[in-house]
Amino acid sequence: MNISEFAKEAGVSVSAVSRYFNDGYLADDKREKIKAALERTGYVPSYSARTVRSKVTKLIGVILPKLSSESISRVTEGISDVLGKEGFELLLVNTANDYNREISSLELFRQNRVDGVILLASVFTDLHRSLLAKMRVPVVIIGQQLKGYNCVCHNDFGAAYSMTKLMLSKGVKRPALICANHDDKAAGEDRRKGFEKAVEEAGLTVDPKYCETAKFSMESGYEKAKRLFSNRAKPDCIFCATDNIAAGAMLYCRENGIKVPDDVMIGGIGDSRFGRVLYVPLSTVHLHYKTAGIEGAKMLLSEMESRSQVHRILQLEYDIIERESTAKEN
Amino acid sequence: MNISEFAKEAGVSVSAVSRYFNDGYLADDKREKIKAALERTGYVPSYSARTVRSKVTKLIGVILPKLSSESISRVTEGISDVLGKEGFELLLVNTANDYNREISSLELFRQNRVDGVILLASVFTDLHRSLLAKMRVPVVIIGQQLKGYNCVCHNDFGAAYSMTKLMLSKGVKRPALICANHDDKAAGEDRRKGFEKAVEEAGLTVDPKYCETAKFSMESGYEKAKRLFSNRAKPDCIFCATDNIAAGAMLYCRENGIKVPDDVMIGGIGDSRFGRVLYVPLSTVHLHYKTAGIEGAKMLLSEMESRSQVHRILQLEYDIIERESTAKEN
DNA sequence: CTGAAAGCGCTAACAA
DNA sequence: TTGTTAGCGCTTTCAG
Repeated sequence: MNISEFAKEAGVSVSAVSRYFNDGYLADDKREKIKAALERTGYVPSYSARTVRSKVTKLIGVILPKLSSESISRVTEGISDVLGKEGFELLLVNTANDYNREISSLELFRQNRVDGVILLASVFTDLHRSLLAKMRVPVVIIGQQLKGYNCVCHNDFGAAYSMTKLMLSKGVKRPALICANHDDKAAGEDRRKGFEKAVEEAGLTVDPKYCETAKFSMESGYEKAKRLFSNRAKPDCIFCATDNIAAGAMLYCRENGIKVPDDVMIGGIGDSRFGRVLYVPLSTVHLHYKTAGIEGAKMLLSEMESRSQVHRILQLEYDIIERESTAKEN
Repeated sequence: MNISEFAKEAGVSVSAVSRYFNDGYLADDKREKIKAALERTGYVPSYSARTVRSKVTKLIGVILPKLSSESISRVTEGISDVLGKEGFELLLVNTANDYNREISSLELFRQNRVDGVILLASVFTDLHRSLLAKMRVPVVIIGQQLKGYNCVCHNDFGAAYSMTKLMLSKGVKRPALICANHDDKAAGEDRRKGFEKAVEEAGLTVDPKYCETAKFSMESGYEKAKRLFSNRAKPDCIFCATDNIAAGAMLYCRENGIKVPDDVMIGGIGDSRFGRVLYVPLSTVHLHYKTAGIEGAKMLLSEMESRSQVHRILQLEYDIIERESTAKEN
């Protein structure tokens, strides 16, 4: 059933029906008639036909590198909360860390399919930049900084610096690092730099043998911890770029009789829900993931309302959460 | 720029352009011309205009009760994998366990906005049923069984039964239960029944004082464990409906000097990633969440291809994963 | 406040 | 294979 059939059925004009669903310059009796006919017929206006004319999709494209990640899903939850309240739906693309899918979804979102885009990317290439430049709708980037775009990000450097410093302040002498791929500016490079700064300030140096690069998984953390402990002089402190990596490292320690924190301290980043109930409760840094989603969504909303040329960067701070894994005092 | 302006620019007819993007009854020289003009102008056809005519949205509506849940995001990942390969995008609605949002999103999906719907519900009411009956596109339900619909579900009863039986086989005498809300047929009722059956078979009975109902969170598990241990006779075995609940219960035990598994065994369901690295590694039951997503998506695809009147129920089996939290032998 | 009618940008049927 | 043209179902002028 289309609008004119329905209008006939309701005994009103087509425009009356259209007005019923939109602004509402409409007499009450017609409104009643339409409401009644709606119940009778179950008519629902076609979304896409509406969009062709009005250019409004009420859809926001969200591009994520992964779905089953605690941090990412918290961000998404924040986005969904804010946008849902404003009547927007999310068109979600899970790129599964596949570069091509990231590119193709940006292409997709150029087809007038969405009113705005939120991008949770890990890596930016020239192709990313050129596609982003071609976007016709507002874009907000969450979790990374990209010059010329609205961004909500975390203080990854500071978080890593503080966590490392916390451990060093307890007198450890051989700090080790399990970082993330440095193509990832935020979780990779910035966190590594934060670690290095703290180590340097403590008057120590880091042998490359004590630096490993892991994937974002427990398994990878486990493997890299194993490599670290294959050095002659064992590390007495490991800073891990994420809690998942830290959990893997801790598992390795447990299985090999290495005591945390007595033999080695372990610190992570992300404040995963499981940190508290780990084998040894994990010291970590809370990053405001959900808030990032909320703020990113708000930023997008305001950008869609009035497209300004001024780009804003919102950096969210962090909270150190100290638990037993770094508490040598006990 | 619209199709006719673009056609002019490219020096071909409108239909040539349309054919370029669709079937492809097209001479090579025109194809070249169009490709060149595409690079020059950056023209992208309008998605909604296409949809008005063709009725194909290439969009699947996915309704979830929550985003930041490990099990749900694994299901979603499976869905996204399969559907992404077939060129479908996901229109995601996070209902945040809000009944009204579940209803309104079903309404939303009636507006010819999607080609199919995947529903991860926890509870079904009459309103659900009546709305589902009105859907004009195929629907697949994941995680629950609903008569008259295509479903992919888990053997929740069996999983709970086996986990409980495993613990009882070690000689415990006072089993306790922390279950989920029984409005949730699968995770609530079925798992509770599985527990009860196993207890009964062991010749034991369960005092209501040893049965608590928790929310799907660690915090709630912690609280309910506290209540269980306020009984005079302490339980020596707790079956928890989910790993999150189990983790909370374990945290309570740790903080109160109750030894797992010596004083009390704890078993969960879900095979969360953190189970292995818990304070005491958690015995759990692996449910094939990702597979459920994959199979559900496939079911939907085949239903969209040829709408059959025969509804299918696919029940996925489970794997017991025994770890220290139930291993009294040591 | 209302209805008729002219599009929105595209696809598909049709005749060539 | 092609180009022309009539819609798809709706919104939005515009003249009442």
